[in-house]
Amino acid sequence: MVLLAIRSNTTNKYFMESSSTWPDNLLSNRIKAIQELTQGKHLTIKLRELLEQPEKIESDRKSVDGVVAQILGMFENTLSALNSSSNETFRIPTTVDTRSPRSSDDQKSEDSSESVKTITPLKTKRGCYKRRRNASTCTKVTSTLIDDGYAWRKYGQKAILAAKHQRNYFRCTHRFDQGCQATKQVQKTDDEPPKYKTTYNGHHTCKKLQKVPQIILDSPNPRDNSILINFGTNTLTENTQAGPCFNSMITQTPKNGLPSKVLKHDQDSSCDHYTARDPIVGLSQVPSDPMSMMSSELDHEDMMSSGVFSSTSSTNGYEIDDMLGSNDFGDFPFELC
DNA sequence: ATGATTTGACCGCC
DNA sequence: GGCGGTCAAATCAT
Repeated sequence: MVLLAIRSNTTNKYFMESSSTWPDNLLSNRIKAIQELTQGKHLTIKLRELLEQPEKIESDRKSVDGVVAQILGMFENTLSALNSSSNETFRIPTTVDTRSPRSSDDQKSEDSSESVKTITPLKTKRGCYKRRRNASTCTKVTSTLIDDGYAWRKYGQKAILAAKHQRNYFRCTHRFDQGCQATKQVQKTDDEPPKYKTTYNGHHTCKKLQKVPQIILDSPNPRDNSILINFGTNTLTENTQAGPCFNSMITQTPKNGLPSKVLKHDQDSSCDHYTARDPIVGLSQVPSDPMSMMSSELDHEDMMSSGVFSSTSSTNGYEIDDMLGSNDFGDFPFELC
């Protein structure tokens, strides 16, 4: 709690100091931050209620851990929203960024490189970025490609030394228009049969943009007993392995198939950002062979079936299996990534 | 014309 | 210095 209080004060300090001078184009992020902080307040109250019942803490440890995880997620979302400004003047340091200040050697290195290259000062230097360290990550390994419901845009592909297949890099499509900092990496493993390791970095701060993923778990006959997962509800079924990142509901389709047209969801019209070429198109657009979606070795690895999940965080780690059975957080959607 | 993908270059971290 | 993550110009697709 002390840590939470410190982090809360830190966040509010930056928030208060910055808000009075924010330009108009930051208003949406400011509102987003306020929403996150409000949710964080509610969660903190809930946590306090839990802590006031010591006997419940032990018996319902999952709930406590879950609330703590969500509170931390709120802080991260808030900081992401506040940091999403493209104007460095308003950039706010985050508590999760533990990089030490630039050393003299680093500065010298950068200066020396700039002395060689001609870089326009008004334009950010190519490749100049701050690598996010210690940000929350969530890794899952799936046997097939997945559709996680978010709009991803591929920004890189690289051969990894220890891997036979190239790693693909995706960022949220709304990185620039909404400042969503979520990224993911998809790595095809060397296993036989190959699996797909997807690592999510950061939290989505884009709101109401989740496309409702429609997932068919592997079935020998696509017309027979296809299992759909609808991420558009807050319902979790006991047997779902769909993963922690989504609010899931598994439904069995009729024997006659045609699953994607059967599903209903609460998706709003804001999902029109999905295009036919988007890596995470709805299942109805997905070829029967997921691999055929790839334009190169591994391009569109967003289909998902049952998988193994693990998550890490700079401040909190938890097991998926534990979380799946305890979705008791009131009005707040269940979310790990 | 617009937006997504590809791919070589660049930079931070170990 | 090498590896991995990101950038951004070129290219492709719609």
